[in-house]
Amino acid sequence: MARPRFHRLPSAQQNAILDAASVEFSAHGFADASLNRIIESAGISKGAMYYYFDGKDDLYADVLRRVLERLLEDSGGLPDPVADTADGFWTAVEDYYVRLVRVLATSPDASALLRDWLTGTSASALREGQREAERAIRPWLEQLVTTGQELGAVRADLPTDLLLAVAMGMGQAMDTWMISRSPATLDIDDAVPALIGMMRAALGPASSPSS
Amino acid sequence: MARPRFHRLPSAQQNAILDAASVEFSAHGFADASLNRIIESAGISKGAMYYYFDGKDDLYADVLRRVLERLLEDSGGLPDPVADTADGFWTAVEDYYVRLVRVLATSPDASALLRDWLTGTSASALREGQREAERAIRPWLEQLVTTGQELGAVRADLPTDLLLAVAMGMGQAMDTWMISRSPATLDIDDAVPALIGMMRAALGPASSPSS
Amino acid sequence: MARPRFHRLPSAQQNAILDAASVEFSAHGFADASLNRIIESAGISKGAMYYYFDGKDDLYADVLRRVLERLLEDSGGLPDPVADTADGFWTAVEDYYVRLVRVLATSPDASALLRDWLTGTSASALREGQREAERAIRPWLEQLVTTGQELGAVRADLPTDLLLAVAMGMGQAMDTWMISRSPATLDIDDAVPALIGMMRAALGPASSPSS
Amino acid sequence: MARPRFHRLPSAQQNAILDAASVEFSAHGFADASLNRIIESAGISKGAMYYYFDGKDDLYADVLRRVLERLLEDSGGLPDPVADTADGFWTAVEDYYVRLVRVLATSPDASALLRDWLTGTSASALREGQREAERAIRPWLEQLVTTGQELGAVRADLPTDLLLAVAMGMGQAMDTWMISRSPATLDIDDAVPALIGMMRAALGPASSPSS
DNA sequence: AATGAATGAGAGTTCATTCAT
DNA sequence: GATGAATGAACTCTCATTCAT
Repeated sequence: MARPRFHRLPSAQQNAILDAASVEFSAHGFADASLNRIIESAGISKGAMYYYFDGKDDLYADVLRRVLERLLEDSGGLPDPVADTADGFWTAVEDYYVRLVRVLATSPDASALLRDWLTGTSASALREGQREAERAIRPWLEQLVTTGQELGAVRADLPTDLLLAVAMGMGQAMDTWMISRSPATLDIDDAVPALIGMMRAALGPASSPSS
Repeated sequence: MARPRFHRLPSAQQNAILDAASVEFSAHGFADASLNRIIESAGISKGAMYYYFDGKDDLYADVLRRVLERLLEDSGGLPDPVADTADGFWTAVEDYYVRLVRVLATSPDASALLRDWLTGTSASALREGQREAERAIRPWLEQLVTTGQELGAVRADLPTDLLLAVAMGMGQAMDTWMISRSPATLDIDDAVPALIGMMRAALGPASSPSS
Repeated sequence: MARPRFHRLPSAQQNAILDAASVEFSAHGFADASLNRIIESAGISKGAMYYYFDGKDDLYADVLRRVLERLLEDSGGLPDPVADTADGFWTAVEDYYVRLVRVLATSPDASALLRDWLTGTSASALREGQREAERAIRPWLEQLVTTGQELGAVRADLPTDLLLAVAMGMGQAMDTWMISRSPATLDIDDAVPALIGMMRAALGPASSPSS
Repeated sequence: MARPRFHRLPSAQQNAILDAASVEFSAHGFADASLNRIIESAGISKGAMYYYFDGKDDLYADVLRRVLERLLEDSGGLPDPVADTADGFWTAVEDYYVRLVRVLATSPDASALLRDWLTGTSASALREGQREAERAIRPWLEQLVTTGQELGAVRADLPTDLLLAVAMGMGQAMDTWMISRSPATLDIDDAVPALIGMMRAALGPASSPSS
């Protein structure tokens, strides 16, 4: 993580650096991002970068952390308690998801960064930063699934992490799909309920198969 | 795509080259793969590589194409016609998917390559190769979805490519999940039906929501 | 040499700095030692280091000086007068040497530092610090040789500094040899007399050649 | 060791590269030598250097090997058999040594390189190159000592490698001493017999101590 | 008296690509 | 048709030193 000195910088400069890094990482992914380009566009010296951060990994971890924090903050979070019925649960999730997607829609960089992180090219070096960020968001998601199971809104006959993986896969697929349609053929307000509907059908307790 | 001269090589040598490339790309991903290592382990000269292929991208595209072709071939394909009822459709898909997963399970390289392709680190250079490969498999998948829709097995109220994306997202999530459980807590024969069940619930025609 | 301000520091802090430097220099040699690591482990600021010392060379010189001083002190020095016969001279030298080796054996840092100094990688910058330290110990050694010559214990037909160089070369060779034998095949009490015997044979007045 | 391609270069260019490296390594020692300076003064590209050698270590090893080879060659070697009496042994050694010193005297670079090697700053990376070179010369030396012992010219009551170390220490001390006297106060023809005399006294079978 | 932020040159190394042969 | 020598820009990272405060 960024050295303490970094956080003592005027926040304008902190942002200049993290923004530059964010643009670079989201445009090229971790492996192909160039520190040289980052320092150039941030307007700092090479030495300064290493004075503030421990290296490329460290910078990446910080950029990622900021994106996740902003995302959780901007999307406003889920009500607490989430809901007290299965229907309420899915409504709350839909509500939240629509907000999240809206936020992501306004920030292509964040979307790209997030995708890079979620899919993880897994260059060994990268992992540390990933773990760091993963630690922040994983528990939140698991808690959500567990709550859903307790309310009978989520099937309990499959491992939690499989359900999570599937949900994230679906979410990511949809994110990608939405982002790639620049002229949206389906706008957020229609698409999100459709996706959440699919998630609910997939993750909800197995009903009698629709024949 | 590989220059015509390449295909005039004895196929043993073609394979030597593509195998070496396959190992390298699957081990390091596109961006971090090293052409130097590839030519070294393929036992060909630097010049030869550029004589046969247009560059890294081009080689990658060919490797990918071969993997996909083999995959489709080894997994035996779907019956034609796929089915004549909605239930039959899903049964056929499940059947096929189980075969596909089995094939992938025996070929970690192909799995890694496929994942690298599906998730696409999106280094600009890469895209071309991707499109190339995508052109090969996309129509096949679209045809499948369309057939499903005609049989009433797949919902028709959402764009085909969104359904496709979601299905692939789910599939990939599950693949990843299965691969990462080294001592499988759920074996293929149990997991695949569960996943297909979820897919069917998600992609099938919207029933009345299970309340 | 350290600026006067340095010596006005509480000696605990002086030692903290010199100890840290000592560890670093002995572990990596002059050239590869890192000032950054030194100030970090000494717990002082970058500025402070340059406030107290003129630079890396200057610090090295001081570290070296302290090591030499301690060494001379801890080993107790030679009797004064050293001896009044040739035999007595060599006995005194042997005595002293045995004590010196013992001290060095308990301080690997000092040994390493000393070796680095004696062998001198000779990076131009280093030389100054070396000269500095050399000035401290050289006269002492020269005096010893001269005394030996006066007593007829040391041959007088060769330049003093050649004799000195040879003696130091022999001594260093033996030090190195002893250090590198972790399970000593020859312990100090046996080895030192053997070495001093060789020195005496080499440096003593040329007898009729042993045939 | 240098890649085979290197040896396929015109030997003028091989020499240009090794000479440049030799100058740099002898002037700065291994650790402080700069590859950049070497390629600049050799007039080759950075890529070429890495095309011919595996890295800094590899280049160093080759430079060292060449120096040692030349040294052994130029100094003409020892007669075989060395001698058949103790006196003959020392005469042969003296003879050889005088030749060796003469060669070294005309090549300050080789001397510096040799000293750097013999004293070994021991940067872990360096070791490989060192071992390589050491393997070449060590056996030769050991053989010499053993022969000396068999002839009764060298004492047999101390470990071979200690005797070797001491002899090398003495030799190095003298080399250094001779090199540092630019206007020689003692010329080679006088100095070498004196040194060999000292070596003989030190390493020869312990006579009754000259009292 | 003392700080620590900031520098920028330089380090060794890898790379995909070109081109004369 | 095929080679492999050669390139040089780009990479991440470390360093001793300076200087405004």
